[in-house]
Amino acid sequence: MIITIDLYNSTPAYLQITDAVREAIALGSLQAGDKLPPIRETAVNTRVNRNTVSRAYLELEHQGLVQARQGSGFFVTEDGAEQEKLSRRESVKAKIGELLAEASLTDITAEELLKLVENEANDFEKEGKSK
Amino acid sequence: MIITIDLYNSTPAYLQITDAVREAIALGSLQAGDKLPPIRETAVNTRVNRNTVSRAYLELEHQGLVQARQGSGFFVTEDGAEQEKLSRRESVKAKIGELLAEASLTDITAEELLKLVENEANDFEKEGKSK
DNA sequence: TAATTGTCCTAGTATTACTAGGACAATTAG
DNA sequence: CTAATTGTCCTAGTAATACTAGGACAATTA
Repeated sequence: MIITIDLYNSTPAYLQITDAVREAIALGSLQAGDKLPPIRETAVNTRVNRNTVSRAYLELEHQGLVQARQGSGFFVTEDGAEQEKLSRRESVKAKIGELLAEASLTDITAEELLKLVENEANDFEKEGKSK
Repeated sequence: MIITIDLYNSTPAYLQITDAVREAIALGSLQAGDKLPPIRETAVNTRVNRNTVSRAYLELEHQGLVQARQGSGFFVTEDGAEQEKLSRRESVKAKIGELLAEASLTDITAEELLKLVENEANDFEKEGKSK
């Protein structure tokens, strides 16, 4: 696995790195016990400082997705995929909350909102996932 | 109308101010032609510098919600409420996009997502809107 | 004319997200 | 055992953002 980031994206580098790893775990390309690319290697590939990568990995460790082993590397934990799903489910719920808060200040009705979600979901099936 | 902000909220002061005004316009407590509280007054109430308020108001002007009149004040534009709804509809769509992107990386199915939205919407009717 | 209000400008501060790199410690490969 | 790999800790500096602070001025209103 090679982690890359978009230097022209305003999202902080360390978040792009955590997102890339989280996605890889979610999609199964990184599985329990798998080793992440070493900090220094990712630093070279992403062209950021090794401390930035270090902080990204540390973040993932705090979230329970990976675990550091001195002198050996970072490894996906046994329940890493599960943890990832759980925390992503949480953020889905949070996003629904935000969405409803935003929608409540418009004249969009509950039914209309569901239709909008359905429509966008269809578009997403066609375009988004095929990429 | 008195604009207040939460100093312990990490959201930038200028955004809290624009949000407060946008919400007031959305809810109808500020209507077309109504005058916003003067920059200096809002600065005192929110305990931020007048330049910060100035930038918040300028932001709202760029969005077409309000208009400045030298020596007189900021006034809600004729189509301010409409503009507000339009831009909020846009951000609802954007949030739906984010939501689907997040959901696509979980094992949540389209049907399940709709149910989640429905459930949260019900909770929202009971708690959220009554506040 | 005086007060109110928006506008413009310069200078300084705190926080965040880094860059940069030395020094060291644990582990692994040869 | 040694050397290479890899994570850890630390200090110092930088760029951007979101401010604080306040003087000076211009347009409008009472």
